[in-house]
Amino acid sequence: MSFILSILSIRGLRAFQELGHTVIFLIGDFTGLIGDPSGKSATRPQLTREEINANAETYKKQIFKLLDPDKTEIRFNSEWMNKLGSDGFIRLASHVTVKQILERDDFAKRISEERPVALHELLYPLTQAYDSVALHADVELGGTDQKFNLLMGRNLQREYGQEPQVCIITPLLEGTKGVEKMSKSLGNYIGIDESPQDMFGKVMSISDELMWRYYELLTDVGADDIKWMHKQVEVGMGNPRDFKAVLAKHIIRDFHSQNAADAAEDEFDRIHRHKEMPETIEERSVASADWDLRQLLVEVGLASSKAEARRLIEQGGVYVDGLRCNPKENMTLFIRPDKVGYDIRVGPRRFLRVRGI
RNA sequence: GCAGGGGUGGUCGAGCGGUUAAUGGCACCGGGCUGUAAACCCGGCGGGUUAACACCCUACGUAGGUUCGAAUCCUACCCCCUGCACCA
Repeated sequence: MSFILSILSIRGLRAFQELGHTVIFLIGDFTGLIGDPSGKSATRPQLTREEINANAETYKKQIFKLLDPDKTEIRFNSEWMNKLGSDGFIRLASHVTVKQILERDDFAKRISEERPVALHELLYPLTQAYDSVALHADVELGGTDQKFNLLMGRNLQREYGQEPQVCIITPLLEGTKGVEKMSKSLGNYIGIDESPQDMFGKVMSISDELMWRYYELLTDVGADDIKWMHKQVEVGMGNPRDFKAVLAKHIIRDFHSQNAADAAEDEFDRIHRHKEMPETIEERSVASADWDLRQLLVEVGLASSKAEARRLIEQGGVYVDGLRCNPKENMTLFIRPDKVGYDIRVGPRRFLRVRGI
């Protein structure tokens, strides 16, 4: 997980670190083990210890692009949840009333709509709240979708005689499509571990309107500067495209480097402004033979079936060595080991160089 | 266990004996216009054979059945949802 969605919180954590604080990055392995109740599709598979550890490694790799490892502590909530035991858990549950839990809007809503709410879903906020107790948290950061859980943490801390934590609630970042919140399952996210090229492309494809929000939430650009740029675009003095490119570079610089950001922009311009092939192109070896183009597209994974390959070609979305393939012509590519390779492009942004072996 | 409702393509959701590979929305893909924006326009969106007209398979929870013909009717089974009961 750990998509750009959570980078708002991570950026928040970083701000604390810059002020000299140590932060705890909590991995909800226990809660993950039970399965996230929201969006009740199939029951989530139970993760093994190894899988959890592997995930943790991924998390680390990602968050440390922004956070200072020396000022970060990584904890797992199974650490205290497992110790609790069922009696402890029930005792924990006694600190909260049903009414309090039903305060949560989505529960209330589902009940009033007579849709099912499983018992464990009601317990979920409780387990999360207990994390705050176990950690004696001073401050907790989370998105607005976590608001209820964060506040529950305060209640529970009070019950346990602790000073209630401060909750810093970050807005949800809209996904690249603009409407839904960003999440992997909705397929509209930008991954922290993505390549500079992909990041650049994805940022460039967000809507103009959304760009200001990204500026606000994902960069250190000041509010006044953002307002100024906004104004420029409004009065027609600036091309929104250019501001968006700057935005993309800001973001890439954070996760990669200035050089990577510049390179990503060059690459982008090459492909989309000048319609050239990318600097580096993925290669794929296939048997030397006289290939039917459709068959080849399937073979190298550019199309999932010959029928789809045929459609792509018919619609003019396939280019070989820069030339659009005409469906009426012979579709044979002569793949030979000695040739440099065919550069195949499908749609605006999928490239592949095919070589014979 | 009882009663009611339901299982259709990536998804939502029509169809309820024949012109249905299955209306429509969404998502997605390709093209056009651009700034890989928005909006808009065009096309596509199960698989295979074919240069192509065309043809052939496989699909509406599963298995059978009735029909010249079934996603549509019948039977059994499985699964999901809601309520009730049982259990505490």
